[in-house]
Order: sequence, then structure tokens, then C-alpha cells
Amino acid sequence: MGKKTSLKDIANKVGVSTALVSYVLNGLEKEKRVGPELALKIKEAATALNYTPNQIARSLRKGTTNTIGLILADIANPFFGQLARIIEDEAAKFNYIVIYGSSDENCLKSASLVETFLDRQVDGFIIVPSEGCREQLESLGRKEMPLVLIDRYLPGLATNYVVLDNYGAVYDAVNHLISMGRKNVAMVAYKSSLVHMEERTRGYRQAMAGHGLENSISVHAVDYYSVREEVDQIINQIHDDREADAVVFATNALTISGLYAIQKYNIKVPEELAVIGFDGNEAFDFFNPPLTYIRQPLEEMGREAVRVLLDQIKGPQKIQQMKYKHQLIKRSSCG
Amino acid sequence: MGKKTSLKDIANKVGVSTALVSYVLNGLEKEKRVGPELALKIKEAATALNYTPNQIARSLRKGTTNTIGLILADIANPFFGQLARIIEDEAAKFNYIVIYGSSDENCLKSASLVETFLDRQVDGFIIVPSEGCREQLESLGRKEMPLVLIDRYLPGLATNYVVLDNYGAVYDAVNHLISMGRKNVAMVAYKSSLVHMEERTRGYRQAMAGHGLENSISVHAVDYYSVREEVDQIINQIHDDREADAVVFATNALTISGLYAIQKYNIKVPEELAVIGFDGNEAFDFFNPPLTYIRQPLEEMGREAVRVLLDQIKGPQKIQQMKYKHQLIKRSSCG
DNA sequence: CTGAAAGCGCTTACAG
DNA sequence: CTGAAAGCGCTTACAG
Repeated sequence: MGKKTSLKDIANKVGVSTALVSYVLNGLEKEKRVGPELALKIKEAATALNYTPNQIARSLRKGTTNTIGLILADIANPFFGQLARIIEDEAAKFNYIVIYGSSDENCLKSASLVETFLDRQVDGFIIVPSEGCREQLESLGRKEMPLVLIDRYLPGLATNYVVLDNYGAVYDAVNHLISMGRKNVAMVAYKSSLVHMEERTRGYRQAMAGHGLENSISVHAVDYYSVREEVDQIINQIHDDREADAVVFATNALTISGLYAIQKYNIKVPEELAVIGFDGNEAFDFFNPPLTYIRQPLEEMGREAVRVLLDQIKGPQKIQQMKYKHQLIKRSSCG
Repeated sequence: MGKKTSLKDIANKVGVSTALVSYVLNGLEKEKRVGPELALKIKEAATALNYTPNQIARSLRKGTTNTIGLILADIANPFFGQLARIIEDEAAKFNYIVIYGSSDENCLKSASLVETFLDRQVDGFIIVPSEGCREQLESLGRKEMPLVLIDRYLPGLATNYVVLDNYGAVYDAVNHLISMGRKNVAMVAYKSSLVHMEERTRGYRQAMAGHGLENSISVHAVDYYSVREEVDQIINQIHDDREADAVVFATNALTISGLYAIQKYNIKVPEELAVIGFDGNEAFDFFNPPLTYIRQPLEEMGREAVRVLLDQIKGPQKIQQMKYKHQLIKRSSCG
């Protein structure tokens, strides 16, 4: 591999100690009062030898790697892919790099990723928490490892997070449906005790109750590992039984599955069924008619997560918990 | 941060040297003939102290980081997101981790990512090369840095790659269009000298020529940084001038932009215009009618890329260059 | 102004 | 069977 040149090579060439070289190359020449001619010679030698520092060695010595560990549900899901991109760009501005891992909403996988990243000495974590991983996050807290949760948080867990006001988002969406004359609004969500899911269904229930529609409340909860089939079933049944005249989906993936089913059973939107989806997606634009959906300010949220994390890395900080407002993108799927 | 426990802590506790501990924990107790009782004591101490090795220290010492540098155009693009996921999973099987970076098809950004990753001592690279970055890749070759290109390659560059048979894919697609009775097939591609683009347009030209349709050949090349607007223009013009009765798009992103334009101008598919897209995408399924498209065996390609890379990391290997066959997913957008 | 030396946490060739 | 020691490539407290 031709051996990269090291500090020592430069030191030898110029005839000084590695300490001097390190100082100069790190811009400490003034502070350490290195002679300007010497400094110049060192810099010249560095470029001549094409020197570039070994970050592993530096990390070992400094005890810091300038690396963020990012754990999300699935990088192949465009929602998380976009998030990863935003985080990548923001981190790069501060000379941080990110290593990622997909948990598939599985707590064990998530734990193993945390372990791996810890061994790699990441400076902090940005995590989309899976169900049941409270202990895992608490342990990170005990280690005083900088951490910010994103997309979801655990109630009562004293840590930083950046999330959507999920309650408000769905509340707003359901109100919109009702204002368009729908009475039997159904909701399709995940079987999950994670707050973001509970908040979304709570927003739904409240909105329904607010209009005296308690009796029409109907939350269909599906399993993460068989979304496609279960949602297919649910939509089929809703349609056959004329059980609902509107449906709101609690996540992007659920929406997509729902659209496949609606297409399959040839359900007329919005005539037979009004529909509201979650998070933007190109597919929503091509569905006929274009879907009304709840939009998260992903860009801001991703950037904020990095900002908060770097804050925490800098030093013990106050806990920061941020809730962002959604935007309801109204199109023609609600009548 | 409560200090992670180190080899030395274990050594002290048990009263042996760190060497012994290292041997035992790395399963070399047999080879180094460590006494079985001692080995047990060491292992017990390790679990008692909750020991977990510092990979940075190990990396510095071993000169290897078990890290793959992945450079792709944009992780937010689902095509690359899926690829990243496949690579992540395959790498994890062999205890490798991946750090990623998005180049935006920009050679300078790509070069800077290569630099960063090199300083981080990655063991090898998987790169989706940008236009004009030959020198950058050659320099990696000179350093004997393990490298495999994916999605595209540079002709004449002696390195490993895993790509689609792009020529064959488009050739097949255009033939299908012609077999459905279309005569004026247009192609929308990127302005790019990268082979994968050239191969795709070559496949188009050959198929047209093969049916005596040389005079109808029309390749529209758009700029990566203004895809949406340019494609909009092109589609509008094709439609207004009745210039073509079919169009094939050269990438996923181009297809999406094309669909937006087709929708905007209310063009009837396939009556007025038959359409073939590139790479699967949920949006293709909801477009009306569902799109016929060229499918890449992404899963196999991603896995193969990792396999080849790890081969190269293991030791100097023969160069491996693989071309995969596409699959034409036929639906109703071609008549 | 400049440099020798210690040390980050490991692995491994070497010696006994 | 076991361990002392060197060394990976840096940074930094310390001494002069």
C-alpha cells in the first residue's frame, strides 16, 4: 500500500521533533511560538511528502472520533434516506462523519448496533428508537453518551429529541376530513406502544370525539412485519362493509401499502373513500387522485438533531426537546 | 463518561500481563497454550468488568479498520438508499461497518469524500463514480487501495466493477416498444460521458437502427442539475410536435421527472405516448397506467460488490468485472 | 522558541 | 506455559 507518510517522516526530513510538526500542522505555531522560517519549512515538507493525518491515531490519542452513530429503521425507506442525507450534510459542515445502521424496528438489532458503534468510539448517537429499547437508551444515558432521538421519543426518558407534534398533525388531518363531510373516518396504524404512534391515534380519537363521532372511532393496528398483507385485508374489509368513508394512515409505509390495496380493489378515491397519507412521497403525486398528506419539516428536523447533538458533545448541556409543526398538504383525495 | 474498562484493567485485576488477556479474549488460548484455569479467570473478569474492546486502538495497531467507504450519488435517492441497505447488511455479516457520503455526481465532492475516508483508514471503497473522476480512481489504484465501482465503470480503468448490461437493457426495451408498433421512439438521458449513459443510448440507437428507424433516432440529453425543468420542456415539446409516440428514460430520476411532465400536460399513456422507465419505484406502480420498466438485480449486485471488495481486501486478487442482466417488467404503459 | 517523553489501548514478535 | 517490551501515529503536559 506504499505506506502513508507520517509525522515522523516530516520530522526526519526537516530535522525536528514530531511535536513541532504537530504544532505547526495544527496551526499552533503562534501559540507555541515556533519560528516562522521553521514553520514554513515544515509546511513545505508536509505538502512535498503529501502528508495527511491518520485520523485513527489522532482519535486514539484525543479520545474523540468526530463520528456520529446513526441508527434508523431502514435506510432503504426514502423517509429515512432523506433524513440520513440531511444529517450527513449537516455533520460534514462540522467535520463529522456518520456511520449508519438499520434496526428494522427490532430492539435487539438496535442494541447490537449501539454496541458496535460504542466500540468504534462514536462521539454521539442519533437514534430512531425501536419499541422496547428503553433500557438500551438509559444505559447510554448512564454512560453520559451524547444522544438525540429523532422521529420518536420515550416519554419520561430524560434525553434530547426532535420530533413532530404528532398529536396535532393527525388531529388536524382528521378535522379536515370531517370538514369535508366525512363521518366514518378510520385510522390505520402500527401495533406499537411507541409514543409517536400513540400520539397519532390520540389525535385521531380526539378529533373524532370533538365532533361527537366517538361511535365511529376505529383504529386498525397492523404488525410491522406483515404490513402489506394486513393492510390489504383491512382496506378490503373497510370497502366491502362500507365501514368507513375516509381513512388516515399513520406512516409513510402504511400509506403506500394502503394505496396498493386501494388500487387492487379498485376503490374510487375520494368518492368511496377519502384518504390522507403521512410524509411526502413521489408515489403520492402519481396516485389518482394526488394524495392529501401530512408533511414533516424533515430538513429542519434533521439539521436540528445534528445541532443539538454537537451541542451535547461540546459539553454537558441542558436537555433539549423539540416538537415541530406539520403541514397539511391538501390535494384532491379528500373530496 | 465513566471510562470504559480496558485490557489493562482486566490484567490488573487478574494479575497477569495485558498480552495474556489479549490472547485469551481473541481466542488464541490454545495456540498460545494458556492454562485453562487462567483463561477462565480472565474471561470471567472480562465479563465482570463489562469489557468490550476499543476498536480504534485495535485499528491503529492492526492497520485495518473493518470499515468500508461507500460513495454514491445521493443516499436520499431510493435507488441508492436500497443499495446502501444491501451493502450494509452484507458487510455486517463479515463484521464490517460502512461510512457513506453523497457526491451529487460532483467530482470534487467525490474527491473530498475519498480524502476524508482515506484519512479515516477505511479498508476499501465501493464507489458510484462521478463524471470526470478518472484520475481520482487511478490514484486509489496506485495506492493499491481495494476498490469496486458499482452502477458504472470507467472503460480502460483496470479495476473491479459490478454493473448492469446497460446496452442490452435498453436494446431490449426499445425492441419491445417497436414490437408494440411504435416507430418514433425518443430517449431521454443525462448529458454525461460516463459509460453507463453511453451504453444506454447505444442500446437505443442500435435497436432503432436494427429496424431501419435511423431517421427517428432522437436522444434528448439533460443536465443533472436542472433535470426537472429540462425534462418538462422536452416532454412538452415531444407532445406538441407529435415528435414521438414512445419514450424511454435512462434513469430512475429521469423517469420520475418525465412522469411529472406527462401528468402535467395530460398526455395519454400509452395512446399518445408509450413509456418505459428505469429501475423500480413505487411511483411507477401508481402511475396510470402502471409503468413498464427496466429492473436491475440490485440485491445481487450489492452483495456481489461487497463480496468482491472483501476478496480484494484479503489480498491482491485478480480484477473482477461483472455485468448483470436486466429484467424488463412489462405492464401497460407500452400499449 | 524547541524537544524529549509519556501515553491513548491495543497486538504480536520475541525471549524465557 | 507466561510476560516484558515495542510499536501503531498521533497530541500534549512538561521541562529547559
